[in-house]
Amino acid sequence: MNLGEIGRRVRESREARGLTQSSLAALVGVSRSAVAQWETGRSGQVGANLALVAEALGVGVSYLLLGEPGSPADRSEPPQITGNELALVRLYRRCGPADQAALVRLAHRFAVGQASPT
Amino acid sequence: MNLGEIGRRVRESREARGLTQSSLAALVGVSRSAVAQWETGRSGQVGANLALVAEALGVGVSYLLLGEPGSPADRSEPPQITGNELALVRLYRRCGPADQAALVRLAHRFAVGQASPT
DNA sequence: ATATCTTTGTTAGTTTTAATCACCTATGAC
DNA sequence: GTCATAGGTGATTAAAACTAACAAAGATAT
Repeated sequence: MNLGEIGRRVRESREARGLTQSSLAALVGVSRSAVAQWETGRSGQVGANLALVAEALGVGVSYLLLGEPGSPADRSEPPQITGNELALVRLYRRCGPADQAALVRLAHRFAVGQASPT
Repeated sequence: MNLGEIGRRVRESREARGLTQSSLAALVGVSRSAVAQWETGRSGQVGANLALVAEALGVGVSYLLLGEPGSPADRSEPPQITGNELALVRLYRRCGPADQAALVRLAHRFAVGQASPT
């Protein structure tokens, strides 16, 4: 995520829309100097205005950030384990290999004993 | 792009990886308080550390920002837990509450036995 | 040719804000 | 009870992002 690239894409998108720095600044609600600094890379990042800039330019936030075209809106699967499971994994990580194996074997015995659903 | 949502996803991703605020802070190179403030929404944004946070958590920048997986490159992520740990968690999930508690207690006993007193 | 208007780049100064430090609470182990 | 770990929050500090002002290049008209 090169930050200089973001400014370049802001400029390209702005010019493709036929906007001046002033008009984009008005749409976003910042000064024209701010837009100029985004585009010339003097500001490290567009920051909190990123969403507003993307909307004003008619592009996706992902495009400005990463250069990839708009993302298909399929949901990802973020969290996998819950708090209890997290605690177990933390303990597991502190065990030696033999103890880890013993834990897995015991868990397996317990699980099998619980009449596993298919 | 609700900024409070970003903190929520940082927390979920962090816990899914089994990291504490301290360990994530160390990975990113900031103080633990900074991580706490991201997650509680006290800081409006993660800002320039966004890319580092995403990398440390093994998720995409787009996911942290938008809750969507974003570009395909974002999806080439390392697994959040290792294969052995995942297997243990799966077995754990098939155990009854008493057996789950027994597993945790045993894991703790093992972990303590392995503990390196700092 | 020069005056003027438009657009953009850049520097200096101000303000916002994110990070750090410190202290606090809650929880669990011993 | 103490001790250790994990996390939340107020106050201070340092680093930004923003604004304002000035400068330069290009076009157009007179």
